[in-house]
Amino acid sequence: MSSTTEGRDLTARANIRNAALRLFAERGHDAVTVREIATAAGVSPGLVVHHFGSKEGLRAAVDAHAAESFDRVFAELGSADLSEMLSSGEATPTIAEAFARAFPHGSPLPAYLRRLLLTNDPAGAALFGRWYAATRRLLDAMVEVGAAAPSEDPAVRAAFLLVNDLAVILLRNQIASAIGDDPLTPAGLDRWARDVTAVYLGGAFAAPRKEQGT
Amino acid sequence: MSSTTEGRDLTARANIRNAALRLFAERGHDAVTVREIATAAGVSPGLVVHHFGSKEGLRAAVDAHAAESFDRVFAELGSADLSEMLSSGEATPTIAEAFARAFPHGSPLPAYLRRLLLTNDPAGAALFGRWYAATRRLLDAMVEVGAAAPSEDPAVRAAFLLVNDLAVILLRNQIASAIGDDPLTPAGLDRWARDVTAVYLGGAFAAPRKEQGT
DNA sequence: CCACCCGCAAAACAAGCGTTTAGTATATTG
DNA sequence: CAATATACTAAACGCTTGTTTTGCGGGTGG
Repeated sequence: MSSTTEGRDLTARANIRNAALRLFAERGHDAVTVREIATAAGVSPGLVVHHFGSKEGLRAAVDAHAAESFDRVFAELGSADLSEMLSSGEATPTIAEAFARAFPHGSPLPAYLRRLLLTNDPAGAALFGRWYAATRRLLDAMVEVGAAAPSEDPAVRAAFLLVNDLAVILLRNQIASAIGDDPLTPAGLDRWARDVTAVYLGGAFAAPRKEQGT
Repeated sequence: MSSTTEGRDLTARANIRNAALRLFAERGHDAVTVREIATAAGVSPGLVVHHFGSKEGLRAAVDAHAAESFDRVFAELGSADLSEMLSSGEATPTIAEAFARAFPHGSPLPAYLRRLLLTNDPAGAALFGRWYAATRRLLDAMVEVGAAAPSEDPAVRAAFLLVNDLAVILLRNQIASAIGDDPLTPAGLDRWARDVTAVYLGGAFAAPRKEQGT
């Protein structure tokens, strides 16, 4: 039933894609062999090629699948969170927050996002571009309702807030061993968000009031 | 007494290491072949192994060389910049700023740092650990002299400021195409620092004072 | 019932990889 | 000056890689 030339995600195909996603995220595209993916998925190496044409085709399929998941998470932020945030007093609608909620624990997707953004391939650039546009829209809306202070350089302001958030995902492991909490777990996220909110509300440094020097 | 069993950086060895640094930074360790490195350095593939033992040995040498350069840059921040910063009114001693100055234009080192931090190998983790410790010390000192506001969670505060800075290096390309300026060039850096300073001094979001309809 | 296609495995393939070997100049040392 | 070590190349080796080929079982359509 429902088997045509372009097959849907039945079973084996999805298994291969998921195994590839996990391995790619853990060790990078180049370090993973087709044989490893096949073994992890419980199939033969030939079947990988049969379903995806080539290793590069598999990579593209994984990219598309991951980007879809990411955009779904990000779409929540742009749509519902603004009004909800304004009424609930939450001041920082962070991507990391949405990530931690959407990909609860052992998900390979945060690590895969890291690969996507740091290898400068088109997929990562496109993802960032969409997120940046959404961040600017969100920020403009917040300024309009008085939830955010207007900036002289809105482009930089939006980029700054976006990359700060992405940094939590990109440097998750290093942050975890530095502060002793994984910032993508609920507990670590809470701790992280508390301090970040304080900075975004009131700053972190003191303005040099006057010359006061030796 | 220049040539002993452990040779100094004469010519060919350094050439190979520099070529490897550039290629590794551009395309990743696994995607670069020994033959490519040898060709880029103008030597034979065998000489690479002769000087570094193996490709992994070359990688370790490049890592050490890069880490040394990075630490040299970072050491400037921890030592001289605090007093200078306090008297000059510069409020954000950013790593990105120091990077842009130390690695002027076409240097592969920013991109190599990206690879180091992305792949969770020990070299990147050690680098981050040292930088985090330095950031905490610097922040503590700033709080003591009143240049920074004390935080309830100094560990998170330091990590937040550090990763925000690293994000500029990690996501340099994406930022550049988003705001139209490479944040690691003097012009782009200036533009970036201006807005970041504003946030660090006064925040970016408004506290939800009260319900304030329409 | 037969032909066919699809999902799939086993085996083989050519290419490219890191590395080894063998050998040649060029210095350095006793 | 012989002896030795060093910087280096050219060629080859073995292994792993992504991919192709071949073939088999089981549904499905005519």
